[in-house]
Amino acid sequence: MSNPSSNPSIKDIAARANVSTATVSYVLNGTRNVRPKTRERVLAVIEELNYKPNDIAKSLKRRRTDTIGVIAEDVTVFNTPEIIDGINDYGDRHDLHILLTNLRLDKRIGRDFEHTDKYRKYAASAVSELLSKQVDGMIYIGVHPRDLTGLIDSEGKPIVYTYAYTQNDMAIQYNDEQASYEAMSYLVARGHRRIAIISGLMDSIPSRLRLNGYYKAVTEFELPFDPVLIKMGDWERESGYRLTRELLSLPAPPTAILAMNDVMAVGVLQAANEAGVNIPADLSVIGFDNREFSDYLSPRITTMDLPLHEMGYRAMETLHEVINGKQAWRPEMPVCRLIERDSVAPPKGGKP
Amino acid sequence: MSNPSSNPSIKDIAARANVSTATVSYVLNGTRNVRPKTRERVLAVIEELNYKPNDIAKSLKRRRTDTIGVIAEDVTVFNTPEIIDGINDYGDRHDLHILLTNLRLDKRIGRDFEHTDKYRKYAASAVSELLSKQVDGMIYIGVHPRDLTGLIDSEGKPIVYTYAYTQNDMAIQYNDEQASYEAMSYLVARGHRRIAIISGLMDSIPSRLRLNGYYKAVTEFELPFDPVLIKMGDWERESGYRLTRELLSLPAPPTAILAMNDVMAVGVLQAANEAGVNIPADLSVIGFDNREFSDYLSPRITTMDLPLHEMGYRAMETLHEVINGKQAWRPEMPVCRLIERDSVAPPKGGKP
DNA sequence: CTGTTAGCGCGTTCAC
DNA sequence: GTGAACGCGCTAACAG
Repeated sequence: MSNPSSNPSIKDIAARANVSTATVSYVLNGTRNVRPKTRERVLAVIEELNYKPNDIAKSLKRRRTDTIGVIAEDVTVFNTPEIIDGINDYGDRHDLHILLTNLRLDKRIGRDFEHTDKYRKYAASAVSELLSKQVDGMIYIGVHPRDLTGLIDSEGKPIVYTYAYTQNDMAIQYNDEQASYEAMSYLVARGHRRIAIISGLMDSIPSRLRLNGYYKAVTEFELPFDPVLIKMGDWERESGYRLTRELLSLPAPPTAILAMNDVMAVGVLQAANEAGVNIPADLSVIGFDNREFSDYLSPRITTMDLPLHEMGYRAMETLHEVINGKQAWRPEMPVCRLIERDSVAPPKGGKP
Repeated sequence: MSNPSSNPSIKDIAARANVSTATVSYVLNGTRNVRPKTRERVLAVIEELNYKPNDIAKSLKRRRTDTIGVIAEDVTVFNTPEIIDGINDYGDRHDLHILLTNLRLDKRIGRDFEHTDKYRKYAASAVSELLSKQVDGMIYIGVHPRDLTGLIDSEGKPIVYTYAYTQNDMAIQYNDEQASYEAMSYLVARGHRRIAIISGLMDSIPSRLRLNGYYKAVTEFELPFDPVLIKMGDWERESGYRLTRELLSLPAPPTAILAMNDVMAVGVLQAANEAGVNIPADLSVIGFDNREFSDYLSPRITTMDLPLHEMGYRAMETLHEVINGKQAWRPEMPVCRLIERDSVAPPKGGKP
C-alpha cells in the first residue's frame, strides 16, 4: 500500500486485488475486456476501499480536464445566474465541470465600459488563470450585450460569448429585434396604434435592435409614425418616470408604452399613477426582462422574458461540440417570449 | 523541444535557457536562490515562449489544487449570487479558484425539503465529483437556512456551510434574532407599540429566531403583548396580503407590521392599499431581505439587508484558514442592517 | 482475449 | 546548479 493515510490510489486497488494497475484502469474505464471474475474482484476492492480516481492525474495524462472556464462579468447582475443555470444544465448531462471566474465588474469599475485598460487587465488575468488550470474551453458572460472584439485573447482555446460578442468568436445572443416586434404585434392585435417606446441608452446594441423591431412593426402594421413617441431612456427607473410624464402631456398621448426594461416600466407605472392615468385601462405597458419584481407590481407587468437559461445551455452545447471537433455552429438565435400579465388592455375606443 | 505544437512545458524552457527543469522551477516559484544572470535568462525565455505553468501537473505533485468546490443548492435563488460574490472576493485576494456545482434544487425538486432521498443522491454525487477533482475544501450554500445534519459526507475534506448548517460542521450564519430585534427597536424608537409580525413558515429556523427577537423586544420595551398580532405566513405574497387584511380588520389594528420577507411585504402593501390605509402615514411596514424590488415599490420599503457578501467572504476565509491548519473558527455572526426607506413613520397620535 | 510492464504527462523537490 | 524520483492514472507494447 503506497500510503494508507491518504486516499487510496489505483496502486492500492491493484495490490489488494492481485492485478496490475493497468487492469484496474481497464475495469474503471471499460477501455478493454477484462475477464468477469477479475473485474468482479477489482470492483469489490474499489467498493471496499471507497476508491475515487484522481481526476487531476487523469487530466494530466489525457490532456483534457472536462472542465469549462466560465468568466462572468458579474454574477450579481440579474441575467447571470440563469445563464449559469443553463450552463450547469448542459454540463450535468455531459459530465462537464465549471470553473467559475467572477470579474466583479459592477463593484470594481461600474458600468463605465470605457475603462478598457482596467477591464482588459482583469479579463486577461482571468483567462490566464483558466488556461493554467487547463480548461477545455471558456464561456464569457457579459453584463450587457456589447462588442468585445480585441479585448480578450483566448490563446487558441475555444471560447463562446453570451450576452456579449466579438467579431471573430462564436456568440449566443437572443433575438432583440424579434422581441420588440413581437411585443408590438401583441399591442397592435389588441387595437393599439399609437404606441410609444422608451429605449435604453443608445450606445447599447439591444436598444438599437429593439428600435429596429419597433420600426419594422410601425411599417408593417402601417401605424402612424410619430417621432415624439420615441423616447431615449437610460435603463433607470427615473428615466421611465420622466419620459412617461412627457408622453402623457402630449396633445395626443400614446395608448401604450413599450419600455425596454422592467426597471423603466416601474417608472412608467409611477408616472401614470401620479397623473391619475389607470393602467391598463387608460394606458397599456409592456416591459422587458421578466424581472422577478415585474410580477409584484400593481398591476403585474406584461413583459418579454429573456431566454437566459437557453443561452447558457446553448453556449455550453456549442462549446462542447467545438471541443469535440464538431463545428456545429448554428445561427438561429434563442427567442424571447411574452409573459402576459395585467398591464395591457385594449385602448379606450379601440376595437374590442 | 518536446512538442512544438502544444503549449511549451518547463522542459522547453529549460532546454532553451540551457538550464535544468529544476532551475526553471526555482525561478518560477522563488523556492531557492538562483544566480541573477541565470534567472534573467530563464525569465527571458519564459516571456519569449509565453510559457504558462500547467497547474494540473503542479497540483498533482503538490497534492493541493488551490481550488474550492462550491455546492450551491440553486444559483438562481436570490441569496446565492451575492454569497458567491463574497466567496470570489476572498478567493481573488488569495489565489483560490472556484469549482461551481449547482444542484438546481428549485427546478429539480422544488422547495419540498422532505424529498431527502433524491436530494441526498444529488448532493452525494456533487461531493463525489468535487472530491475526484481534488478540491482543497468545500462550501455549501443552501437556499434556506436549515439543518442538514447527516445528509452530506465530505469524506474528511473540510467543509463550511452557509445559509444552512449541520450539528458537526462549521457554518456561517447571520444573526436572525438580532435582526428582528433591531427592526423592532427601530419601530419602537419612532413611537410604535402595537406592532404585528408576519412570519414565514414555522418549520423554518429563521422564522423561529426572528420571532425570538420579536418577543425579546416586546419584553424589553414592555410592549403590549397580544397574540392576535402574531401571524403565521408562508413567505409568499398572498399570505402577506391575507394576513394584513386580518390585522387591519382587528378592533385595535397594529400601527406597524414587521414582515419576515419583502415578498410578503408586497402583499402587505397591496392589502393596505385596497383598504385605503396609507403607508406609512397610517401603517408602517418593515420587510426582510432587501430584495432589489423593495426599492421599486411605492412606497419604497424599509427592510433588513442580509449580509450575504460577508457570509460568502467569511465562509471562504474560514475554510482557507482550516485548510492551512489555523483553526480560526470564530463564533461571531455577521449581522443584518436596516435599510431606511419610506415605509416607516411615527404612528398617528404617537410621539413625534 | 486477458493480463502485465513500463513509460509518459509536467512540475516539484531532495540529494548530490 | 543538476539529476532523477515522484504524484497518479493511462495506454502502447508485449507475453501468455
